[in-house]
Amino acid sequence: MKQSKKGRVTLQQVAKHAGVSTSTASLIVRNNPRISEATRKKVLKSMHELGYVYDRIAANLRSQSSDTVGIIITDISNTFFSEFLIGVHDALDEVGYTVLLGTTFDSVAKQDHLLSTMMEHRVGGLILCPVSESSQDTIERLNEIDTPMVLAVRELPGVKSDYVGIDYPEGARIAVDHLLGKGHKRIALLGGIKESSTWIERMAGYREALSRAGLEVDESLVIDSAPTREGGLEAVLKVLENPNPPTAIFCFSDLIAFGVMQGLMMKGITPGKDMDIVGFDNVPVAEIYHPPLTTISSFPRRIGKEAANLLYQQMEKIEREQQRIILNPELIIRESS
Amino acid sequence: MKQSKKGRVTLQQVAKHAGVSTSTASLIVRNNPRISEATRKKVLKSMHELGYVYDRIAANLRSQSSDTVGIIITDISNTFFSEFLIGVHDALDEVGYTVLLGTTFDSVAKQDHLLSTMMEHRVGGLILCPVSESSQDTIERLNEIDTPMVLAVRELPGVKSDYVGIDYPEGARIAVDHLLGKGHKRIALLGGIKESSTWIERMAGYREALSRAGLEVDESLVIDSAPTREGGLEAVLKVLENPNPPTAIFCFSDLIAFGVMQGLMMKGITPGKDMDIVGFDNVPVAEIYHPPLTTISSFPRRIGKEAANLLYQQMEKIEREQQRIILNPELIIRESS
DNA sequence: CTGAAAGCGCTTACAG
DNA sequence: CTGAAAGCGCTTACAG
Repeated sequence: MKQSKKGRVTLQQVAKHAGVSTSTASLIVRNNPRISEATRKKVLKSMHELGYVYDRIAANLRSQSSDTVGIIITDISNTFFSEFLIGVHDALDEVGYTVLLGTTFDSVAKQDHLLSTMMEHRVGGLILCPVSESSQDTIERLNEIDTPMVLAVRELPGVKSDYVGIDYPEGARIAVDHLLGKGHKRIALLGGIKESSTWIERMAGYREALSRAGLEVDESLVIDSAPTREGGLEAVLKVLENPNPPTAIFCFSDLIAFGVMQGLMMKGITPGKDMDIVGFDNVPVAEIYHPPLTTISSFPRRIGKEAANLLYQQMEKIEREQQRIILNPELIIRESS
Repeated sequence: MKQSKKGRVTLQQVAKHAGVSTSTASLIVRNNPRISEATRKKVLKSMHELGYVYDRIAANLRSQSSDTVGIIITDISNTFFSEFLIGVHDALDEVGYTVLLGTTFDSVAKQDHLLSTMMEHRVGGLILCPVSESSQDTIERLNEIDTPMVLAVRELPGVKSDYVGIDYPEGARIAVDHLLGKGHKRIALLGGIKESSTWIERMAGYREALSRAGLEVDESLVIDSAPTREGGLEAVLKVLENPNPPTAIFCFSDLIAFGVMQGLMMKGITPGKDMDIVGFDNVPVAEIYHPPLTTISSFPRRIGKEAANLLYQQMEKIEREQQRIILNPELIIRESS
């Protein structure tokens, strides 16, 4: 697990070679302006000749600082998180931080381990997208960490820290409002696991949008399923057996929506024409699907950017209250409704 | 750009608290077995009480070693790379390395900068997916780096290092063979930028498969385009104007294939029935598209895994020849042909 | 099995 | 503007 390095050229050697003191050389690598142009050039030349590479690790150790930030996400293969990562990177690159990345695959054990690793690596800050069932232990532990930290995507009750997330109920609300606006009265909610917080929040928005329109939830139009395309397919087949079937469908996710549309086509029903569909997530394919899917975007890239900004403020000790940023999702209208 | 940390508990303090010497404490954190169970427990208890966090940075500095590896990719949002990353992570997590991640967005300048950053951070090893037009400078520089390194996905002429990549011509060959096997004689090659190495390699495979079958390339069936869905749409529309149109289409990528299929449907031609289609990449959507797309998979996850393994061998100084692993792509048959 | 001392490559005061 | 010395938090020989 270790790899040793052979003789690295040190700042001292550079200083000696250039005929200056180590302190002078140190000031030069740190771009301190109070060094004469002449000596600076001389030293730079020596560095080049000797093939000197600055040792940030040693520098950080001595100066008790860090220029790395740790990012812990649950799944890289999920488009949402890769977009999130891009947002974080964009913001962080600008200010010169280096990213230490960890993936938990939604395992508490991995998350605990990564937390330790990051702390042991003296990260200057941490952005954590918690696993779905973080333990009470983890929560206590997070509160003990005195490194700047921001939670993203999933909030952890009891953890005192900045948070950036999305208003899922609002997303569901605007999706259903859109369908309501098209004159639909029987709108199904298809797919997703009823126990998950994400489902519960969508359900809340769905219920609220209907109730505002003076409509009641018809439980026979709410069918849960695995959060997959197959799940969507099964759910739509089931709802179509309803003696009084829906005229529009709000899907738990885009993936579900793809399955739903497949099921509709199998039954000779054309999505976007015979049946209005809204998805959730705005995965990149939603746009190129056939038909292009109307859906809710939660702007993962922006979440990443905001999280990075909050972290940056903490790391630079910019004084402010603890923040909680909840982004509003947006409806992206395409051809499926 | 820096963040200072307040009083960290040190090993020395732990040792003092536990009433042992620092060396003993050091041996304990490194799980050295020649410490008595009794003192180990005592020290562990002190560590817990004081809230000690091991400082890997300091340890690495002193022992002249590193437990981090740098990974430089060109684009996180590209599924290929996120899958690649998963492969790398999987292999590396097992052996306890921590990942430093950088994204170049295909910019030489960013790549150069990241290379510096990683070296300055004393990474123990480096996996590099080079940008498409690395300069001669970069190549020389890479040859000067004495840190373990493996190149992945794109080979760099003149760089002496392990390499893991894919046999693109072979991928094109099996795609075209598949179509040939279904009795097609007029097979189009649609989409992609003619100047790119990826296109040239696909073209080579296409040409070879046809020539083996005793067929010549009909240039009017080879239409390039932007590597997007729109590009595929334009290309197929163009090829359909051919007085002697193709009966099957090999697409530069899955994205192109989606555009092609869209174009076909616009013309009332059903992909998989009236026209056989093969894509390239096997992006996750290929499977759930309508119709599910027959395509070529290049197993990005496996490439990542192999790259990590090669790097690991170098880092552990396992003696062997320089390696060049070229993975064979595979045909994934679904409904589009 | 344990202890005292030196050193990894930097930066930090502090004198000059 | 430059130099000599101490120290960041560890590990590494080397004695005991």
